[in-house]
This record gives sequence, structure tokens and C-alpha cells, in this order.
Amino acid sequence: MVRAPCCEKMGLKRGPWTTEEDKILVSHIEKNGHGNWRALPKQAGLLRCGKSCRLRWINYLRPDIKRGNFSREEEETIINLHEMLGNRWSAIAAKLPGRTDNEIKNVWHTHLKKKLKQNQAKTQIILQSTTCDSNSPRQSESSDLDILPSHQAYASMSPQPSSSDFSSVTDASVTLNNMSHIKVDDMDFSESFPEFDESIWSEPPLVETTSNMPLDLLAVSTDDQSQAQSQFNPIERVDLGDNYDSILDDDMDFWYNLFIRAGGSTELSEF
DNA sequence: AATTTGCACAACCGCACCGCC
DNA sequence: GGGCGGTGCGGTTGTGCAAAT
Repeated sequence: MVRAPCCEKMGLKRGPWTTEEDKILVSHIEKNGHGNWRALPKQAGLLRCGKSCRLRWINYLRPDIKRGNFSREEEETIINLHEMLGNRWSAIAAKLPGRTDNEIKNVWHTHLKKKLKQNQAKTQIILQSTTCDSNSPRQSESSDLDILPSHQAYASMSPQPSSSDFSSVTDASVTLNNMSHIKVDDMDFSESFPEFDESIWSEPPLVETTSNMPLDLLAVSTDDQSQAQSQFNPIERVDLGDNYDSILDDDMDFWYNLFIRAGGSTELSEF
């Protein structure tokens, strides 16, 4: 049995707010504040429940609400905070002045989660393509590195990494010299990526490889891009050529630049 | 041009928590 | 300590609009 919504039960209005209702609510709160949300609609002459009034005020009418699209900085902050706090939207919102938990939640579900998944998939394709041996069947469908989200690497790094900060990625760990040692087994991505569609791995890889080599991975935020690039010896950057375009699109540029330095003598031709 | 599909976002619902009596 | 009301929070749904067919 489904409980009838309180507003409906009370004969109160539901659905989108009209500008007239907004004016009444704002005017009332400016004059009297909002000490008691339940009593407020009656006092203000609104046919809404207190909960609805509170939500409208908190998420839309409050004077300090920031309007417009989220900046990249804000989006990166959300991603980083979500990684630390999980779905605690109000806690995340507290770190972003003018943004509401509802807004952040919406942005996460409609933009950021999708982008992270895409980037995770692309990073995985690159990693698998460079680590699997073409002479043998494709390796395990779900190696530990499969679940390494690129932003994990970013979040664990210093702001201005240099190439010497990285050693090889082998097995299931990423070692960042003088920094943290990430062991993928110890990570719990279930919260950050609770419903990742594993079927993506059944798709054929975008690129083929003939080597089975370790590789260094560096993911940096857009803000750090120019500095990081300037610190990299060009020869250390793998130019993926046409394949690069097929693997990395604007989203990748937007969130991360992925530099892969193949170990040993790996050249472009490996791709 | 009409219809369908997908996206973005506002709004709602139910539960948990907290303070008061 | 338990009941109750108010509030906050996170998940979900509804709606409008634009793009695709």
C-alpha cells in the first residue's frame, strides 16, 4: 500500500511553482523569516505544504543561490569530494557556496558520473591494449587494473608531477615515487562506481598491441595540464596518432590528459 | 511536420535524526 | 525513556525541452 502524499491528502497544490507563488513565499520569508516551515504556508497564504515551501526556498529562491553552469573547478571539487564523502550531497554542497545539494546531486547523475565512467572505460582500454600480449588470448576480463579509475591516480598525485614521480605500473598496483602507493585490491570503488556496466568489456578493444610491457601512467587535471606537459620530455609521451583520436575525445581532454609512457622500447608502432 | 527519444533539472517521497515535552 | 513534531537528507519521479528519426 502506498501512502498518499501529504499535499494531496490535505488538498494542497503540488507540482511546479508559479512566479506568483514564488513572490508570495519570498515576500513572506523576507518579512518574517522561516522559523516554522509547517506553519509558514498557512501564514503566507500558500496552498503548499511546508516541506514544499522549504524545498523551493532552499533550492531555488534563496538569495545566495548561485545560478548558471558549474565551472570546471566546481565539477572537479564535486568529483574529489564525492570520492571522499560518497553520496553525502549536503556535505559536498557545504563546500560549494551557492550550490545546493539537490543541484549537485543532479549534476552528478546527469554529467559527472557519466563522464567518469567514459574516462574509466577509455583508460581501461588503453591499459589493456598496452599490457595484453597479442600472441596469447586476451587476458582476464577483469584484472585488478580494470577498475582503476583515472581520477584515482589524479587524486593521489601532487599538483605538479614530474615524470620522475612515476615508476612502472605492474600487476595490480600503481607506485608513485615519494608519494602514495596505491594498491588496487585495497580500494573500494563500489560507491563511486556502483553500477558500472561491465558489458563494455565484451566489446572488441579499440586498439591492438603486440607487447606485454609495463607502463607508466600519469593522469593530470586540466589545470595542471600545461605545467605537466612542459615538464615532460616529448619522447616520454606516447603519440597515439590516429588512434589517439579514436580513444580520447573532448571528455578526456576535459577531465584528464592521459600520458602513457611505455616501458623499454615501446614505440608508436605498438599501437 | 510529426513523433519519438534522451537529457536536464525541479520537485516529491520516505526515512532518519534531533530536540522538546 | 518514549512519543511526537519539525527538519534534513538522499533517492526517485515528473516534466519540459531539444535533438534525432
